[in-house]
Amino acid sequence: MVNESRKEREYLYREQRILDIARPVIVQEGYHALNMNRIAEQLEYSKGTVYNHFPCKEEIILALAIQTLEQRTEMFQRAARFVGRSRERMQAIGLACELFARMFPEHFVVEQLVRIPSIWDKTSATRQQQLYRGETCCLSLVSGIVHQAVGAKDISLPPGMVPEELVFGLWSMTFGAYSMLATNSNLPALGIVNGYEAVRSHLRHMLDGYGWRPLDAEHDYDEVVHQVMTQHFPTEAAQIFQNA
Amino acid sequence: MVNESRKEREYLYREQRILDIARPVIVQEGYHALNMNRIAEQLEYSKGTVYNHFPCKEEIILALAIQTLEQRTEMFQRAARFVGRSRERMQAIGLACELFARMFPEHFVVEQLVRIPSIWDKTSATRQQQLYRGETCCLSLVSGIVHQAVGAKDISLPPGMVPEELVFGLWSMTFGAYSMLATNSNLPALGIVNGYEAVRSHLRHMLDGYGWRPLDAEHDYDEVVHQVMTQHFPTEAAQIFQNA
Amino acid sequence: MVNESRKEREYLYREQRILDIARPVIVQEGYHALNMNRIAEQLEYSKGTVYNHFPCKEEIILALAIQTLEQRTEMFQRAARFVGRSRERMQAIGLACELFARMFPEHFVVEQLVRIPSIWDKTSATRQQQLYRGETCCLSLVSGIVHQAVGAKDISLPPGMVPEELVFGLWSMTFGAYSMLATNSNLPALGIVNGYEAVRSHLRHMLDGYGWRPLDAEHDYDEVVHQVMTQHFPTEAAQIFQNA
Amino acid sequence: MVNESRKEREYLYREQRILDIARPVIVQEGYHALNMNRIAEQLEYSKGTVYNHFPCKEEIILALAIQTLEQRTEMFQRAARFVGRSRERMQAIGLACELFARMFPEHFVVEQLVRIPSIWDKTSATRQQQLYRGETCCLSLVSGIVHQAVGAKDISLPPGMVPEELVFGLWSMTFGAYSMLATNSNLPALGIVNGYEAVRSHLRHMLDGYGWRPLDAEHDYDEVVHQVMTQHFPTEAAQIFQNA
DNA sequence: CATGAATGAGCCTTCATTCAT
DNA sequence: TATGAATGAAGGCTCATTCAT
Repeated sequence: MVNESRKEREYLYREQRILDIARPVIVQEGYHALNMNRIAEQLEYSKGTVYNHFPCKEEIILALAIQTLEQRTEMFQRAARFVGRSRERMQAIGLACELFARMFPEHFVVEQLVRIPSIWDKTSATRQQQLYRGETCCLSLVSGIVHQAVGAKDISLPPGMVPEELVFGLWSMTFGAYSMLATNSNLPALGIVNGYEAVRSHLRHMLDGYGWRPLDAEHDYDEVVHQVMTQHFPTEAAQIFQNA
Repeated sequence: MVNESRKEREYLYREQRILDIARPVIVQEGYHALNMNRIAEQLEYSKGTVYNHFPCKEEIILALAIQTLEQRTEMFQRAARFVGRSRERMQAIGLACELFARMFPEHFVVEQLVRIPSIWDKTSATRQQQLYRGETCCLSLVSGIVHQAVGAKDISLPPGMVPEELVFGLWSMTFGAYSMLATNSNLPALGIVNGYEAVRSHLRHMLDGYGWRPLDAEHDYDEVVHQVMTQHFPTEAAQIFQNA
Repeated sequence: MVNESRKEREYLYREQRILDIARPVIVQEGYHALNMNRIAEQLEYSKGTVYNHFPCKEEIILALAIQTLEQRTEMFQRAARFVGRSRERMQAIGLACELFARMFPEHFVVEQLVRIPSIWDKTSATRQQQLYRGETCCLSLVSGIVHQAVGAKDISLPPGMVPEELVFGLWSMTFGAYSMLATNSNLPALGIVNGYEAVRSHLRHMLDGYGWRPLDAEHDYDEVVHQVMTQHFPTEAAQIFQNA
Repeated sequence: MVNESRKEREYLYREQRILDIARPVIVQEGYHALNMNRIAEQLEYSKGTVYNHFPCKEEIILALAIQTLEQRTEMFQRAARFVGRSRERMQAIGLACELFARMFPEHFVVEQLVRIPSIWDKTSATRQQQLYRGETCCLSLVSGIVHQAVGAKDISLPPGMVPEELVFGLWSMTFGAYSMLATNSNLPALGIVNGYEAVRSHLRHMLDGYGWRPLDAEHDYDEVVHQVMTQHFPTEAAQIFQNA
């Protein structure tokens, strides 16, 4: 019995390791540099063993997407527990998002890969649904805060815009910025020296632009950051900012 | 002599066609669905002929990136010729950007591909520099408007932020949004029904958030749109909105 | 002791089931669709257990061949017990052969597989001899009836032909016909609608051609069929012709 | 132009060689001993070149089946040109069939392989139809002679039997016998020393059994054999019986 | 005995690139 | 310059067999 569970633990651990091996390859060298041989070698197991975990290469990609999405959702959930006004809770989400992007920079590449029909079509329906559920869940979490803000009259959306579309804006900004920060090594040369800080500023001003109360100037932004960091993401913050 | 130039024209035309063939494959089926055989077949020339134009597959990718970047720059230049206040000129750029994204949705995928070391390293220094120049040029064009705005006191950037970082924000938003709109077919299911309109709104509110004068409410936004569309991008607008 | 024998019974039963699982796969999907994993899964035991029964995949094939051959021999023996003239006893064998072919259509494919050197060479000498013995036994049984017929002057073989060669003729006809009936789905389209009946007719006319007394017209063929069916193969006949 | 045709000739010659390489492997070592690596090696060309001729392994099998079927049809056509009574013409077909079986012993194995769904399903519709056409053509040729015989009152088929079913009988006998003669090395040990002669005898007696005029005893069988051999199949007969 | 994870040789197939014509 | 057959490295995947538990 004990052995059973040990084996199972080892199995899950190895599954995790496969994903951890795939991750950096994808960000740094691209999808087509990822191959089963290489994974097996780095895993120090045979190819057959890798195939015992994932029936094909594409499932690894999808598993990666699901895993980071779940991680993201979990971090968003933690952030959403911040007690405060809607704008402050959204700010907490933004921080969670930045932490997430720094921890899983490959997520943005993987998210696009997974949409490619030739990849998507080879994956199992089970995992596909897991991804869809994750996406819906993550989006709902954030749009829920917008709904709350609208309900509390903290914000009034422009006519014709639904909360999901506001979330789409935040998502686009972070997706675009963090994608580029993860893959475009030319940014500093172009004058973008502090990308992450810039994103934070852009998000704040964008929400200000929408008149989301309390405006940036109306509350203690730094205090919220500090609270979220220390109370909701102590380990993550330590991990990311250890050198800063 | 006449034949010479006819041949040259044909040569350039064929080069263009190679890129036009590669384009949709990359957006719709991904990089690894793009192969020389397929290009040659669609081109109705032999593989050898394709190799006379591009020494390797990677150069095609880079050429694609350069070409769309140049197209983008050209469109931005045209937009920048809009006579008006800094905010209005920026608005013109935003419109140019949307038109560009609708015309070349693959650009955002190609931009990421080109950064992958295994691809980048196989390309020629000449073309690499062409890309860098293009990027710098395009960015300068946009940041130039921000500089103008700062000079004209239409905007005052937050302390520590350089104009390039503001541009980075606009770029991130559009890059992220248009990437997703081009590849993520699940967006409507998530409630994002009018992505392009949402992006326009987000950009306006973000600039409002930064206090860029004249604010959205202080000038006739629609009038600017109309002028830019009809005077600077008549053919593009017609092409894109023919069905709307 | 009781447990011992129960275990042994279970063991033999499982061995039987392995063969029963392999059978339809080979006829319907071919040898290379048969793999140990699949067998183990359908058996609902582990691969290791299958290997406890058969040391390699090839032995399963050989065991299948032996088993159906033994079944065939047993059915031929039963048919040979028919009391009557030599021609009638041969007719009984023919019926047994048809029943056998309908019950074990895979036999004809397996018989060919087993001859393939790369398969044959991996099997044990013990089982190889079992097959040889079975073949000899089965053939002797049939050629014995020919010998009887020759002795009783019911038939006189053409000069130079030995009884075994006459049997070879019957065997070829049935092997060829039943092989095709089992695997060639195109026969109806070619106009062969009642293959089994045709085979019966061909065999009768062939024996008539050899002048085997009593000729088809000289005895009550249908009566012999009826007797053999009801007295020697009641269960088999019921099983095969249940729907007819 | 001359070069073109030389290339083309070489190409066709190589295609032929691929089939000639595959042939003996399949009879002697079975389908699963046939692999693209091996073919390429024996061909002394690269694997890629083999794939330029056949898009997959299965197409090689089907091409083999088609080729031998066409060869068979061609030989049957030649035999059918024999001028004489229906029975004599059928006898000519029988001889053609024996010559064919001796020249292409693998045909009978390939014919069965091709029916396996996992193989059939991977082949192109074009080649599939070629096979069907070949089959129909070959069968029609033979059943045509039966029709002629019926028309000329040389034979009267048993009630309920169509000419195609009589052909099925001849086909079964030859298919079964020649399959076994090609693959079963144990036949001599079982007393079958002259298989081919036995088949000839069986066919003659079977047709006699059906009362096909002129009966075996009513005409000079050997004379017909001699004529067909020397006039219709001089090279084939020489090739096959060179050692006899 | 039963298990089933692990192995790894081996197979089919793809495709960027070369080069003789 | 255009061609496209030829190449062969590389990659995805299968599966018979082993063996520690």
